[in-house]
Amino acid sequence: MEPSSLSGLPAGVGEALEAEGVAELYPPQEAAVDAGVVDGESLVAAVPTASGKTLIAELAMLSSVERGGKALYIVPLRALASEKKAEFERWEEFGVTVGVSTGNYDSDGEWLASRDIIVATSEKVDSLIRNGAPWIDDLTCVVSDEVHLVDDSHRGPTLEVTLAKLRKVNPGLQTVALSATVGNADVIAEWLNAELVESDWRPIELHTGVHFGNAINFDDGSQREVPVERGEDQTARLVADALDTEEDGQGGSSLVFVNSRRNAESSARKLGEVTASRLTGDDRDRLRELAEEIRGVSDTDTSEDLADAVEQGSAFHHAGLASEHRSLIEDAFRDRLIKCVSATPTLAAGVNTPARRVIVRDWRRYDGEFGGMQPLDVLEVHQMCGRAGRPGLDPYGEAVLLANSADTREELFERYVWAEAEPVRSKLAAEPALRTHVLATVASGFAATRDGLLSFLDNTLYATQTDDEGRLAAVTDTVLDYLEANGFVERDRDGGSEGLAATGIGHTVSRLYLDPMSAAEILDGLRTVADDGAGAAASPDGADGEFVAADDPAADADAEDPGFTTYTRAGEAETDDADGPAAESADSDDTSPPVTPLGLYHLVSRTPDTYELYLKSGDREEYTEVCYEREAEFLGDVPSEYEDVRFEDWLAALKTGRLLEDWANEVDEDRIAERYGVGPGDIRGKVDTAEWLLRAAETLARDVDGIDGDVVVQVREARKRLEYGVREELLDLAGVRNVGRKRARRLYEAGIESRADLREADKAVVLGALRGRERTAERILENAGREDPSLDGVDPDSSASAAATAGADADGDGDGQASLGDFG
DNA sequence: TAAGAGGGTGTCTAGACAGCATGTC
DNA sequence: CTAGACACCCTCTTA
Repeated sequence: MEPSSLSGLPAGVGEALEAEGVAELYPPQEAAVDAGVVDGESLVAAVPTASGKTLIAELAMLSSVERGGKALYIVPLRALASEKKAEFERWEEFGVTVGVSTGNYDSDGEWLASRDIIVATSEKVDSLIRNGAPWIDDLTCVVSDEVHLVDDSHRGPTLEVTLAKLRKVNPGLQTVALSATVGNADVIAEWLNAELVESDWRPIELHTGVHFGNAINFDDGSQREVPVERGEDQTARLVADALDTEEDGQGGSSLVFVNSRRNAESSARKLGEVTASRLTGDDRDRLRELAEEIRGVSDTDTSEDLADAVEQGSAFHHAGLASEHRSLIEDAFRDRLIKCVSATPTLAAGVNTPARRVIVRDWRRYDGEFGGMQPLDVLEVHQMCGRAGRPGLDPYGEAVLLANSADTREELFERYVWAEAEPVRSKLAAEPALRTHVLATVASGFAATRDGLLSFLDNTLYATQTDDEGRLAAVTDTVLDYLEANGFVERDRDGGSEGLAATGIGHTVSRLYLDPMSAAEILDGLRTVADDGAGAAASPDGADGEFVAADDPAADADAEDPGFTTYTRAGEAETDDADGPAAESADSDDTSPPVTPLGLYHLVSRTPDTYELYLKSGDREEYTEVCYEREAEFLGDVPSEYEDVRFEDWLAALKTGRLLEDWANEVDEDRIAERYGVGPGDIRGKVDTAEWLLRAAETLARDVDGIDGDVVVQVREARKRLEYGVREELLDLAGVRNVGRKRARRLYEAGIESRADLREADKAVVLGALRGRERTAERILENAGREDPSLDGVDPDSSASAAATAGADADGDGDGQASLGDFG
């Protein structure tokens, strides 16, 4: 079937596809067309990765738009949203407009309503429904990418409920679900009332095999000799083999999947020896440039190690990397510059990064709940293997599992090579999932009674596949009790069917996209403040005294570290607001409660919306001590060290809280990484999450009675300190565009303490503090609103520069070079 | 004498969505 | 209860 023979698409699209090289539709695509995908029919396409699933979706969306409709493409990851957007934008020349909406990126809210195709994550779609986005009921086509993720216990229920809601709002909605090959695609199709297209067909052949001893045995019975010398590394040998086998004039790249971050890093280091000896001079130059770019992203050990590996043509990839790191690696791997990537499963589910050869080194992974190593799911291994074979570059792809014995080889064949992927199972009937979705469903008007709620839930995959009718109802009732007890819903038991309504605060929680349990925890913590405040009024100096005393141990701990500069706090409890807590406590009987940033950071860190940091050996003692030293700062009850099982979790949250406090105290990123055993990606993730939760906390505190107005101010300040990563006194400066935590500190040390100072200060001092960077300084002066930002003929004041240099860690980022030059 | 081999012990373990308002060094 | 890689420390061996 030729694309140009398809009817129902915008004029020129078929021809454009042929110009792209799609002369003939792939068999699964043709099957999708036969099933009516361009005629508005719903469809489940369960086909392997890279076999043209996206085109099926495009055919559905474009034909829907051509009929005057509007399409939504749901992705599981933010990174995929931008990838898909870029892909779909090639249809803009045919008059089809594209927009994206994710948590960190929105192509303009107003505009979104006018877009023909919208790309968004499932959580974002859920949030848009909760907030009543007006265009939701204009949708005529929804595509759900990687729909097998409904199996995920954390995020699957969101996708499931979101699809159910979209279909309820819009009964005629064409639903196209793209899935990996799973055991029960037919059940998904039944749920969505859709046609099923199932196929193992791939445009590029995939050979899956197991390596043991001197050869890879493939599933088609063929064998490839890859002898491994005694003492030689099996993985290294296979990577070398792929690189030495030229196709298209170049050796093949490899993707190695391992089971931990540490393994990914050490594997990349080792494989660097293999790749380094096979680089051209040009490769070497470009890799050196890339390594520099990587070092520029963050000055942590992780970043440095990554850059070192990349210089050798090898890289690692895991969630501890900053997102900039990740995309640099992904792009360079796709451009064939990096020859080998050692990755945790991040890469198996993420953006498209195909390789000639995929090596699944570890097939077991630690599982905390189980308390030991568990074999990976068949589906997961298949997804990894599916990354083998680069369209247009490789004649075939190879996926190789590693065995260290003949027995293991047989086991791997049985378990993965021959095995069919597990069936997908809905995880909706679990309390955490229902807690948030029951509230949202009631709050956004999808159900007004218990019966209505249950009948709505009947439209989910869970209902389609369960044989235990009562379970969902039972968990729903438990959840309703919880929501009622916390004042999020009201129940009217008088009528025939129990009436349900969200309270004001329930609506707010739903719209903020908070887990109700997070909201309850936050409210509880903030309310304690009000209580304590009343108590503290009896001893007026109590609050302030505790605050100062509590701050000392932290300063001491930092001072022990020779490399770290402790900045003294100029004033206590001074805020930019005229009626700050200091002023308030002076003329009021209500002493302001001891709300500290640590207290707030700890509060949001112990909500279920924050992912826990792991307590390492020794951490228990360390944080138990912190717990006693800073007891006065914690909001809400402190569980007993000896009696309460929650104490462990509480300490883990304290560790996270301390990390956040360090960040807000301008501790360097590399220092934090070292102190908490995390990567730059983890730090940014934690800061980001806490920022989001504090913003929600601020809204909650404002919306609810009985929370002191001062608390709102404190929450906002704690949040802003996280956002900029600075101490209180730098908040004003860091708010100026182009001024981050480091520049703000340098300016402050040079005597420029505020935005106003920036407008009035001696330009020589400003320039000196910014290490003689004229263009940067001019931009900053302009952004601060200075009348005449020009720095023509101004010489940097070297004393300002000296002060600034002393105040910052040596970071070797070229800025240091500039200031050294200024002295000569 | 020092480097290195070999063995026992202890430690640690994947991932990443949401709001809101605009831009680090 | 179920694992495995690695760092670390100690001891013994060997050039």
